[in-house]
Amino acid sequence: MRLSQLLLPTEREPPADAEALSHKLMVRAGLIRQMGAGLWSWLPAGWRTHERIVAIVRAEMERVGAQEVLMPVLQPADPWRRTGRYDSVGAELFRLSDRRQADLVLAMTHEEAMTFHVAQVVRSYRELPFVLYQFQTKERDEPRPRAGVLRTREFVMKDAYSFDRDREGLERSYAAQRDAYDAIFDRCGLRWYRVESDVGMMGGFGAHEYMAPCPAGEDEVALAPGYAANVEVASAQPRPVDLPGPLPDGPALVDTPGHTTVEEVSRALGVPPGGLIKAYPVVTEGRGLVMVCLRGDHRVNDVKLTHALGETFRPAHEHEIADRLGPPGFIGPAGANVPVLLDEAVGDGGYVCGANQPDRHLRGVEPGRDFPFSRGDLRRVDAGDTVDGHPITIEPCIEVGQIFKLGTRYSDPLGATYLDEAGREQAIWMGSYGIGPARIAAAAVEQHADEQGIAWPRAIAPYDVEVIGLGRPGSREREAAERLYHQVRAAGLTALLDDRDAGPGEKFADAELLGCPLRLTVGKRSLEAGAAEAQARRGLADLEPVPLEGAEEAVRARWDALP
RNA sequence: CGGGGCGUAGCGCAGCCUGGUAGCGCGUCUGCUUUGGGAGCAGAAGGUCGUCGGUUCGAAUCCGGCCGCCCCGACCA
Repeated sequence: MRLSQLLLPTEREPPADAEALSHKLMVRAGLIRQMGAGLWSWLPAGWRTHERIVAIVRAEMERVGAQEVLMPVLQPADPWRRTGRYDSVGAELFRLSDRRQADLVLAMTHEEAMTFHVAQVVRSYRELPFVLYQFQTKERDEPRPRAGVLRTREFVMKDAYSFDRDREGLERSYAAQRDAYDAIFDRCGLRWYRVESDVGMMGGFGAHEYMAPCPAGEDEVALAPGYAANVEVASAQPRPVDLPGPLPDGPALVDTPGHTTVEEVSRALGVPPGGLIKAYPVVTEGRGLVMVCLRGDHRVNDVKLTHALGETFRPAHEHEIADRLGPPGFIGPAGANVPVLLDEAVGDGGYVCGANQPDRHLRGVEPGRDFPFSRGDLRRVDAGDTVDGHPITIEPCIEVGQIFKLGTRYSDPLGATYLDEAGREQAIWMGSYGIGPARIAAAAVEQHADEQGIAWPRAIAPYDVEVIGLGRPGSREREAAERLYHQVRAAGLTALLDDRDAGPGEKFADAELLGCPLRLTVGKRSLEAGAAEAQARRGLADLEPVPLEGAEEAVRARWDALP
């Protein structure tokens, strides 16, 4: 492609409202443009990157035998009603009606559509297993789109669905997809982690997320050697805390006038925050008021607490606390007439907790002796906690893919069944597997950029090589660059020729912004040496020059040696 | 949903407080010069000041409604 012909609107300055690096650079480099909140258009160079990612994903799907299909985004509401998601998903699902007032939805994912068809088509165990996949637009009315294409209301997703006769089959399909996903993210040149994750609204009984670490990430991942988990579900050994023993004669009242926070009580009594038990009263539909208790230096993890309770919860209102327990700020488990759910990190010893009376706490409180409780893993892990003796770190990450073991969550309500050898009707076991190519592109930019611009991984750059001809149009340098451009393509690489009538500074700056992995420059200097200068975009490292005679082999060699 | 901010030329911004000819830089167009790090000179085009209403002799500027966009949090397959 000739740059003079390419619609590549580069900008010297980032959009005023851009915050994330990938947002700034992808707009500046002319890859994407915004049309509305969370609504983005891909311009030619950006779309090339998107489609290169798609090609990698497609190749790995085909390799594991998945079959490509395409299903509508606009769908009847009925299957969504049957799975219960029409009501459970909430405002994130776009709902609309047609001219006959029939209810429709814009699909945010395609479990309903895929299962609907499989339920109609599959009759026998002989037809199983198989995997279907598509690249299709998803529509989600996100409460807060942000950061360019990192979180949008409309985006293309590769979504795959496996259909097996039983749990063992699902495990095999899941493992195959997991291996394919590992290969995809490696091939795309990302740094990534596969982490344990929550199943969220998808239902099912097991899931992993693929996380690409970068500063603009919205998720947090807890990492230790051999361990990686979304902070939502991560568990680790807490940092130990020095505790006095429990008081032998039972808890003792201490005055703590006006001290309602962990920090104030800790300072006033000379006890480390971890020596306190902090109470977090919540209300659930099933069991009413529950007092959730953690070590004073720990925080509640809402996802883990929801799992421990087995139902959703809300924080108790102040008046509920005052009516049932005591003055907010001074409540505690000892003597409280509500069930106590105690975090596992609260070990043996004598703790300080609220006394359920104004301006008083209790010292020397021992769980079990001084209050009954049930246990749960409720806390959010902190950096410095340990897994197998290794301290964890917490890194922000972009979620670039997620795989779920769905089981029969969708096949049951939609009637996706088969007849087994004995003629018995059985539910099909499903898995679902999603990847966002746009997020892969944004994550790659986040991970591989510098002051100058983007430094694409080799596999997903808009073009492999950018050829720059210096000098005036019609000069010998330009003619040599033109010949080199053809040789690069003859070498099997994609190439962009900067044939614009522009100064060298502008050409170099734009090349560095766009970030093609290899740059070849023909100027007066290099022409005299019969060669083109070669530079790797990563680190702007100078490489062996490429001789203009028989350039193909040398270009290929430089390319293969790139990181 | 709570909090904060912003809408003036393609991009980045000033002007608003204190009402009176709509500006700057970059970019764009034409011509000449220049061609190894975002060039120089000369000329030119380009704006319903988000929108609707109010106040006023007069509104980008003051007041009100609405719309849009961004950030933080909540939320989120």
